[in-house]
Amino acid sequence: MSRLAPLEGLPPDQSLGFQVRRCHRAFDRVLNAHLAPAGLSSGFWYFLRALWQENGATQRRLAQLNNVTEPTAVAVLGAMERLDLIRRDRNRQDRRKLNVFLTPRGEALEAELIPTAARINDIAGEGVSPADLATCLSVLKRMSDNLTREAQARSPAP
Amino acid sequence: MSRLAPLEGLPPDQSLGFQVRRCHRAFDRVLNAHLAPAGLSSGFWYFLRALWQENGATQRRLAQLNNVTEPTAVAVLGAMERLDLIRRDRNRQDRRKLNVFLTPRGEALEAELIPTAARINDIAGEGVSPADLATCLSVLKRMSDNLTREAQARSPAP
DNA sequence: GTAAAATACTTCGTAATCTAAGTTTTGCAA
DNA sequence: TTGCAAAACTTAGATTACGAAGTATTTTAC
Repeated sequence: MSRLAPLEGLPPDQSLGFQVRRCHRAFDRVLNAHLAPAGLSSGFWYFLRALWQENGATQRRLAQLNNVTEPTAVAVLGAMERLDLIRRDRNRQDRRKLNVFLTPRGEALEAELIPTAARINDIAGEGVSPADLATCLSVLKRMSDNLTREAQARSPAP
Repeated sequence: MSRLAPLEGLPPDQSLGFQVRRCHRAFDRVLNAHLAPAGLSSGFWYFLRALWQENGATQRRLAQLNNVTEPTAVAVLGAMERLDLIRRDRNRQDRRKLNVFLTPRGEALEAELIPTAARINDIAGEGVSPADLATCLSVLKRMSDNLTREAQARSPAP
């Protein structure tokens, strides 16, 4: 009898990790391509959206909404401030905090960019039934939660 | 009558792009956490897997299997060569090409890492029915294809 | 048989991300 | 009240990714 090589049990086509990564890269490329004409990059998008929801949020809060770490938030928000999309105000009550506010320029982008994002989601979902899209969305959320729990279990808070 | 703010039509929780990105970050974090003890990082994983499938493939071929561009492949394969996981041989028939081969060290990792990757996929899929996982997988593939087609339409080959 | 085009890889500059370690400010407890 | 721990942000350095432009080699067209 033949022994199967290890990889035969995990073809990339059927690996969730592989397909999620591939899909993420595809989304990111298209998003960048749509934003580039406006002089923006995909990194800004996620923070802008968070600010359209919660203008004045702290950097830490924005990082959480965005599923990135704080150094990432510092880097991206710094670039956004230099481009006059946001400003950062030291909080009077708690001087450790920085509240982040949209500038008029940052606010104005909402009307322009939301339709772009909706369009990209539409392109992605072409030819897929609403029921299957809903299933995919809920499985993605569940997987994110499962993996986040695992990551926390491996590096427990002190 | 009240006008809805633009964002209300696109809550992050229901945005495919947002959830795919969130899930990708979660996978990547857990994969890195599992590989770090062996002195490896997630970037190596994808190229190792491609080489377990097609040892001796060219750099371009590996980039395609991996859904990354060639400069990315150059950077990661350079790091892998310095760590003695692969070697790169100039092709005799066509001297533009470099064939990439696993070293014994690179080969040996297969038996160790495939179970790790399978385990991570298992953790991700906990509590999700096989049918829903299959649906998610097929929707992800379809979305990747849709978006890739869109990206190519926007930057057509000359 | 040479000139132009295509192919395969590399270099360069930049973006977005991470971990680890550092600073400042606040809050709590002895 | 003083001192120590936690919180919020920053810095430093590495990784993974991109596009644009460069080099070497091969193929195609005339």
